[in-house]
Amino acid sequence: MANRNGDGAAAAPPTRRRVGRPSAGVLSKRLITETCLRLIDERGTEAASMRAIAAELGVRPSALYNHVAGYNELIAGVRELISERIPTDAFEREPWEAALATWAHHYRDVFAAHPSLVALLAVLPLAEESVTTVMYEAVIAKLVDAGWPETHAVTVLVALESFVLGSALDLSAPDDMLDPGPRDDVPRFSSAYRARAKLLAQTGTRPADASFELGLRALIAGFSAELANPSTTGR
Amino acid sequence: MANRNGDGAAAAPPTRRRVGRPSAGVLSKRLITETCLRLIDERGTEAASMRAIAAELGVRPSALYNHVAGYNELIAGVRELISERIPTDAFEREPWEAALATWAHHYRDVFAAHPSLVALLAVLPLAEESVTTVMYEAVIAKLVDAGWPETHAVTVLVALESFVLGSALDLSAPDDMLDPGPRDDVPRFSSAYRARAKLLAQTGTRPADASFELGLRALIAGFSAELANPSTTGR
DNA sequence: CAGTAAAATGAACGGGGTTCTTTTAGAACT
DNA sequence: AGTTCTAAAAGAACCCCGTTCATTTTACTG
Repeated sequence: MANRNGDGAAAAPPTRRRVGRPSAGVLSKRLITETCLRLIDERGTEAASMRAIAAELGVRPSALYNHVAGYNELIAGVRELISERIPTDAFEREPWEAALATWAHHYRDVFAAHPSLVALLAVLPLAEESVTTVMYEAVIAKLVDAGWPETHAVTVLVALESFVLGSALDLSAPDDMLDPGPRDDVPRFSSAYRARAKLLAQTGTRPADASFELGLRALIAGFSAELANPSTTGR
Repeated sequence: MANRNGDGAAAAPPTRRRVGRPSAGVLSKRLITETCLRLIDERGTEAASMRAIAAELGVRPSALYNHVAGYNELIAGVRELISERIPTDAFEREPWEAALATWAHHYRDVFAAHPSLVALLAVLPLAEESVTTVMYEAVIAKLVDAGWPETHAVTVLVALESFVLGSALDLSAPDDMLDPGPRDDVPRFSSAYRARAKLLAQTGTRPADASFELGLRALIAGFSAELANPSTTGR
């Protein structure tokens, strides 16, 4: 699915192509974007440079610019590619709290499948005409129908998305990122760190997963309380 | 405060230095790190390259490597620099929910002061002996004393931190990142987006701030409920 | 005073994104 | 059919980056 050109000539054909326009179409925006995502998955972000993508496609770097405006646009394309895989049909079946949770899970799972991509995407602005916006449409419609004021729905969405992205970022960090190691100056933290590590090892849960589950549950419970009683505390 | 060398000769001295060790100390790890942070703040992440920092200090790039192991270590130093500015004294005075909220605010404010730095930091693993770990110590001690099981305290911490970092990331994006513009295919989202923009314009609030406040309130309310009744829903 | 370590310069390496020119192939129009 | 225009490739070059290495000068130390 990743490599969709018929003859499978994508991986460095032995004979160098002559200069000039080739008889058969060699590149396309779609092919370039998919190759980029594949390289990111297989070898990490740093291996998905313009030059590397070109080499993978048996082409010179400058040829890519006939189909893609530049690296940023390419990454934006990759975002579109994976955004399409976030299902939103839960909003048509479940109550808003459950649907929001389901959506957040899918959202994060998609990013979790490409951990090294998160940092790249987090920084780039959304492209116009983005499918992401279509995804938002489903979320907002459900929230407003559930009673959220129109003025607040997008705020809820962004807050949840911030948590999802932050959690996804957490995924791209090594599992032992927080490990204090042997230090005497942080005894409570060391103890708690080890206690958690032990518990998670027993249940076979990844640390990042545990935090995501807990945070998501808390966040949505909090949203629910907020909707029921809007003027809880003015900050 | 950013530029602390006495004579102020940091900014490109007119005369080029001779080769060989200079009589008076020119560089230090501290000076390099502070210059890096200043350049990031003044001109953005991309303007804080090794070469740019060297130029700013009137020095050749290779000279930096006598004081800093490399770019990653430099950025880690910058993290230490700004992490020191996150106060944790709230944990000694306020109840855990309020202290957590205060801490999260400070945490995010510090990052908000250096938006373009967030993406850089989010990706790097924590250095050993980090002051960040000392900060965690205060958080964990408070949570455990408040009744959180030792096995769950770090999970709570990471969940909250994910939200803070995600929100900080949101800050480095343009305010109108989500603006759908004139499209007919996402009417509910467009309408809600405009309703929110209007409300925020009236109160003079930044979009990212509104989402952070709402999310933080919800998250901590959810934590509180979770602590009071741990077995709410097993996912 | 000799010897060593530290801290700068200067040159170079390999990689990155991007642009510009040249060459060829196909499409469209007369 | 011949001409013209355009798309899509190669190839060369430009300027950025982090980093390493040899060299030179100075400071420190026994």
